[in-house]
Amino acid sequence: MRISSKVECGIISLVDICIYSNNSVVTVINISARQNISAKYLEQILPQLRQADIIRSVKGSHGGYVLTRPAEKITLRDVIDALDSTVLGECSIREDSQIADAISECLWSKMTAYLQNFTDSVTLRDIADKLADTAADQPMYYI
Amino acid sequence: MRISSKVECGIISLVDICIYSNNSVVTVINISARQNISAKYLEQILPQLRQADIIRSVKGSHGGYVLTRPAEKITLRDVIDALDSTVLGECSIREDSQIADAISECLWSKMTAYLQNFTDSVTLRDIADKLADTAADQPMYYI
DNA sequence: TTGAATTCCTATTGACTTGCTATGAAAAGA
DNA sequence: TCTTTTCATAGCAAGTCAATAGGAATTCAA
Repeated sequence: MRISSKVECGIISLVDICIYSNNSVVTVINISARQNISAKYLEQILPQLRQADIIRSVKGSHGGYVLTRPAEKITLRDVIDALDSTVLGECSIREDSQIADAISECLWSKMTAYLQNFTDSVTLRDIADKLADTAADQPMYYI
Repeated sequence: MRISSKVECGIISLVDICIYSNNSVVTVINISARQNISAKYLEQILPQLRQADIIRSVKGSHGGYVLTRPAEKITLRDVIDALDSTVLGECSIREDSQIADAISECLWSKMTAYLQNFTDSVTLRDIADKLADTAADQPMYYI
């Protein structure tokens, strides 16, 4: 039970775009170089974030990506929903006993709601701000 | 991001043992028949629960399993820890950028703690009680 | 109009995980 | 000694995941 690397790379990319887009777009190649993530892998992740309307793309030369809205309006849940098809809670393949049913109803559904409450509350802004704090000791980040 | 079927089968088995052990042990074969889970699969899960000191086994003829302690002292987290090696939070394979580090510190660790708070709070008793409620309409469960 | 830079799309691969089965040993009561 | 049970380990087929590959489409610029 863990967060996929796809989701993690997605969040890293979004934070990177958030930090480095100064009135312009950010390219896959730049994200790749800064974050040590394969460009080809990013080329698979970023279009999904675009389809979920989290980022907007500009094609062609001098193209790239920008956020579609302020970072405080992008939640962790938005990213997980965009990149991870397997939702927690829809785990009950096993519908063949009373106990399984009861567990599915009273446990997994509650756990899902509980987790979503968390992922709804965390925004990209929170993560970027936290990063700015920790980067205080390790300078030259915002340059 | 989902609960594994192994964990789900583990919980089902524990609830089954909780309900059907009347001063005696419950066998794999009985659980298998009642819950529609392959006996061989259970033979893989139950020993793990025993190693985690959640159940106690009696070998040989007339053997089987019983809980080691009252159901209200067995938590969902106990079961997950016993059966699922991949803990949420230790997802950050990607330790090669400042952003990844920051996310690992401020996000996944917090999410793990948040989830553990939930899994610590749910006991086997809660699940069994809930089951008794829903079984009120569908009688003959405790017979 | 050509070329370079970039996103976009679809397939594919290799490794790992998962869910489950198989085989047989060990233990213990009858 | 025989039956019933747990215990241990190995194996396997299918699926998932992380990542790669190749090329098409789009846009800007010279």
